[in-house]
Amino acid sequence: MDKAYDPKNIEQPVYERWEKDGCFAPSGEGEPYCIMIPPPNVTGTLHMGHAFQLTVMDMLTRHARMCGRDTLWQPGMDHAGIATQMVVERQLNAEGLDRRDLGREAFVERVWKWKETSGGKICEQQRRIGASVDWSRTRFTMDDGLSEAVRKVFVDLYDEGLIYRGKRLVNWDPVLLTALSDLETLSEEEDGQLWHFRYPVLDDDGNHKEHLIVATTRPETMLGDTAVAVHPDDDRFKTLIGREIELPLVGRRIPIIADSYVDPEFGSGCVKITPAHDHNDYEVGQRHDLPLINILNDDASLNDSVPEPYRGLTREAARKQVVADMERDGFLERIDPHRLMVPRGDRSGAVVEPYLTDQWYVRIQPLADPAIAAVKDGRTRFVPENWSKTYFEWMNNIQDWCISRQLWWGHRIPAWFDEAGNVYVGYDEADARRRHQIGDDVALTQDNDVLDTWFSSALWPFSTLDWPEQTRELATYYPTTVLVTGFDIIFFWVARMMMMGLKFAGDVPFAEVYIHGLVRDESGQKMSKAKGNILDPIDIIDGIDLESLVRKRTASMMQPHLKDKIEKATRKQFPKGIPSFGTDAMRFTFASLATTGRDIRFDLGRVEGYRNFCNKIWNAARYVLMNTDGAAIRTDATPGVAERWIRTRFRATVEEVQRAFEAYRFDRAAQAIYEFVWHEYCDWYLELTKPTLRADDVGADAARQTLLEMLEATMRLAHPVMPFITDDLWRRTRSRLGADATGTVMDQPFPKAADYAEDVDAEHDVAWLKGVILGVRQIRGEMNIAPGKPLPVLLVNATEADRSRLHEHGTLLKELARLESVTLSEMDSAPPSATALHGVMQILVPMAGLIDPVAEAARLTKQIEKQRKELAKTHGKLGNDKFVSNAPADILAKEKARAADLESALTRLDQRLSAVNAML
RNA sequence: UGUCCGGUAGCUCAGCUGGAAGAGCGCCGCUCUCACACGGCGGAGGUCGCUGGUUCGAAUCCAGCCCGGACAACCA
Repeated sequence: MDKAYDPKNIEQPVYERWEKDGCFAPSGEGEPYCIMIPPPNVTGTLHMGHAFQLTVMDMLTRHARMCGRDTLWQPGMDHAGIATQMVVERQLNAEGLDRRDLGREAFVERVWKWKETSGGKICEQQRRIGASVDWSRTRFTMDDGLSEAVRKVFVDLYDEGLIYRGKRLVNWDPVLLTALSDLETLSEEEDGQLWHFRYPVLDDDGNHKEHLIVATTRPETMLGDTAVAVHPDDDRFKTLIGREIELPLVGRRIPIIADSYVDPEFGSGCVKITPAHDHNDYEVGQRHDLPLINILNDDASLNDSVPEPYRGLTREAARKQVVADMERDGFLERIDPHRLMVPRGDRSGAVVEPYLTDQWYVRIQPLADPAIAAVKDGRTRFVPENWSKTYFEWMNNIQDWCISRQLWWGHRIPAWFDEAGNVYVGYDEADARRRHQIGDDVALTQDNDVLDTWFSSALWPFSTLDWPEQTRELATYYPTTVLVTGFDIIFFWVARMMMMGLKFAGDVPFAEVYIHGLVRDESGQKMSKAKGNILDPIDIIDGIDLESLVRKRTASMMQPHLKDKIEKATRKQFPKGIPSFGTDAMRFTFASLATTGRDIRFDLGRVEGYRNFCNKIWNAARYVLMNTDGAAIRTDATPGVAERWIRTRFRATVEEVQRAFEAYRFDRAAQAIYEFVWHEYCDWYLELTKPTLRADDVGADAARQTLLEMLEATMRLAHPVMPFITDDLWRRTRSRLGADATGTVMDQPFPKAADYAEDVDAEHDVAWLKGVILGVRQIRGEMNIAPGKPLPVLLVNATEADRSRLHEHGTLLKELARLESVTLSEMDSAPPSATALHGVMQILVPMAGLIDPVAEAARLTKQIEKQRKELAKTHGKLGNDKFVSNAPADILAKEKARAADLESALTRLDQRLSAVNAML
């Protein structure tokens, strides 16, 4: 065995063996347990968020599997319509091509090719992270089966009237030339201006002496104004209601209307109404039956419904021109600086236009109601629970879902048009003809649009289980056990799976939803390519040199000017690159960071700490294996106090870890494992076995047996978190126990607390040992006595229990505390000494040239101070009549005992101090 | 503006069904001792955001406020 832990040597071979041996497939026995992977986009490679999420799912999956559940972790990927199309389009652009050059069919073929490479990379990454998914069931949202499910859902919803086609204002991305759903636009506050225009009011005789002031953030839209609105109760404008305005630059006559949407307090109290280019104005337009004048082309340039001089201008150019012309004609009142929310497409970053087009919609309310009810009555439970509020908040205000996208990559909408523009929906063209009795003589063309990616994602929990086919898998694993996902897609995905699952699979898609936070960098920044702070999980596992890291972070930047800054920051933060930490260390870090908070800051320092933890385990195993080499293991040897102690500690640890898993508290599970392995098994138990093994008597057999047993069980306990190192060490240990070691720890049973006896006596005995040893160490440490120097120790004022424990465990005590001798003594006969207290017993280390009395006096004084403060607090409580009369008896007794302990300790410390002082 | 989350040691975070302030990392000493220097031993470091209230007792419960964040919505 290597002296140091090196993950490179163990991780990949272990995974290959698992996969080859088919360890990831469901056992087919036991209570079903199923997790659907949130299918990653095939756009590129996995980031830290994916790695975190995969770790969480894998921990749950491995734990469930070891607990005997029939466990399926369903893998797959998402075609990610817009995102993937953009990636491939960018590749084409780099070759000087445009997707239109290729044509739809060739382009889609090219995307499929990209999907193969990208998808392959993603699977490879998932393997490196240790994901125990059932690869044989891998699905892709555009597989034949899943596409069939999509068509069936579309047709069924259409037949029920829950899908309709409508002309409405949509969020239009003028760069990608497609409609977006509300969720796909992100609004951010930006600096802009508020232009105040004078609109002339027409007299009865057609003149205009009066005018109104309207304010707008989008001057160019005035070319599409069809009214000006005021508040009905606004006395300033009451007389103007019903009169007309002559729209400058256009000459159109538009009415002044009254609508309570107008806020009289804001701006001038008059609002220009452009129903075709603003969502609020659209509503006003509907109420007042105003005409809709669309003034834009697809790419947001101005179309022919505006006066000639503006035609063909981009919206930005048109804005400048309109403002200039208004000023020229004396219609510009003033321009104020103004901060406003600007909606941008989440993929393109382009300012989104409210744009009047024909799109397909899902009527959502009838689907939302059951989905709300399911969470309300607990059929689906959010963890942490408060996320259900976020869910309700959105579901209660949900709008119809625009599902058509003007893209080439995705599920083409199963609808056909005849030449008159009538629409026919069906599974395919033949089906559409059959359903609507359309003869072959009528030409039909399929709708060019594809469906929103999230339409197919919404079916994922049952479409991957072969729905609409009623398979055994569907019956067994649906509803799934838990969904693990980020809060950022509760609306995009969770809510829609709920709606579709209830509608089509007849039940909720999952019993629980575990919502985790976002992985941020060490300073709390969101990780993004533009910020240059992304970390590739593989680089944490394998390590990466500085130059490669810089190259990786600055390659194919969308904004090249950030390159220098990113390079500098990277060189500063990782002067030596990133060392190899291994998967287990990374996973342990994720586990320990998985608290209930909203986002998690990823700190490489912690990965290093947990890599060290792996090394600790490795070396503990080395110790165990070295000491059990060739030894016959006797299972009947009588265990010593240390053996009984470590088993009872293990029992408590198993309880804690099990509880933590059940509550999705991976941080607690990780902490319990860390604490047990390092601070109990290694720090104390291993040390306690050393004298026993040296003595090589009967006790040594029990020690060897227990060392192995505990190591073996600990590997099972830690396996869900650290699958690789535990598998490797488990097999080495298992063979020592004389059992079959050809298997893997992953199909072994998870430890059960009940298998390990609770042993209060052992706990007390070892607590005594630790207490005395710690006392000696403290004197050693603070008096700067070499750790290896054997010390004589006197025990004064020992109780019966102290004496019997000394008799029983004196050898262990001497060895671990490195004592030359331990002697019971009376205070009177004790030489000048340094002192530590353990209960009422005093531990004395004679000074005799070793210890400086001045230093010891200072040390004692400090301790006395500390204890005095504590005692004052306790006396305060006990002196309070209300406390004494109201506090429960056990608390009161505890407080009294505490006061007594402190008092006696102080007395002793004072005695020692005066003894030391007498020497000065 | 609303909803939600957070404010505990230098940093990252546990603890929050109320009864003596915790971990990891970092820091300061000592130490390469026969599993491990990716180690061992010892130590320093906190008016638990602020103000009130409930209580014998509050980091923990309640109210208000301040600060930070996320998400919704929005006034042209």
